[in-house]
Amino acid sequence: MGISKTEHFLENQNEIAAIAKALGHPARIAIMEYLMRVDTCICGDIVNELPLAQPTISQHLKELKQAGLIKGSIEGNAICYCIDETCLEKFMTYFSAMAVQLKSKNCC
Amino acid sequence: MGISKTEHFLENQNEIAAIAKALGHPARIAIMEYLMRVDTCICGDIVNELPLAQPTISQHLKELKQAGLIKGSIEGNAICYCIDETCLEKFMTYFSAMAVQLKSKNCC
DNA sequence: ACTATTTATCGTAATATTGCAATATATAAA
DNA sequence: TTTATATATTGCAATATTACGATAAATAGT
Repeated sequence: MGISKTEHFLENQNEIAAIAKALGHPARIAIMEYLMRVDTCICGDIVNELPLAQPTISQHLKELKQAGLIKGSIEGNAICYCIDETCLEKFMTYFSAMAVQLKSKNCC
Repeated sequence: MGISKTEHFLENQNEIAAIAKALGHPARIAIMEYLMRVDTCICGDIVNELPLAQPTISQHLKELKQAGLIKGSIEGNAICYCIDETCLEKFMTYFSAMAVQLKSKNCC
């Protein structure tokens, strides 16, 4: 019915899925990569970097922010976005642990 | 317009996003965790584990398979699904590298 | 106060996702 | 060959996502 039955899954599963979902779009991956690349996180020129309209970028930023992957702070009349290390690390650690556990198995 | 403008992004960005997208649903995270937990990967009882109908599970498995995260082999009249290490490792490595690079930055 | 700049929000069209009942397919067992 | 079991596919309804033009809001500079 188009609704994810989130209530049937563990909180942790929902959390990881939400982060993965936020990362599940090339524009948002490109935004993350851009935020990595630039030294200062003074942004808005993301719009100039990516082939998408300003409202679309704004929407993607909103989704990344909601997932906890980035945080934004007001810097004059611009907004400074940057990656939230804690969230990224949590995400990475989850799959890193999964990959390690997988080593001790041998099937297929 | 509902279409991701994948042609405007780098191949690697599209690839990582596709894997993240496949992982962007709690049911699919739950399936991955289940495949981790069970020793043998003889599956189908995933349907018994998760609160979703058989066609729904089948669809989720299809998406994970298309993303390259799992592979299935016929085992009698059942099908044996298991995690594709290579894909998971690739995904994990991408974000691990991002997290490491992030350490050398300090903003916000 | 006025204007420019930057970012967010609203509204909307096109498309995708989620979930499942019904049904098909394919192998195993009898 | 018939029947049971396991999985996939089809079709469809409900909802979500993606993208963007138009417009709002908020701050900076004049």
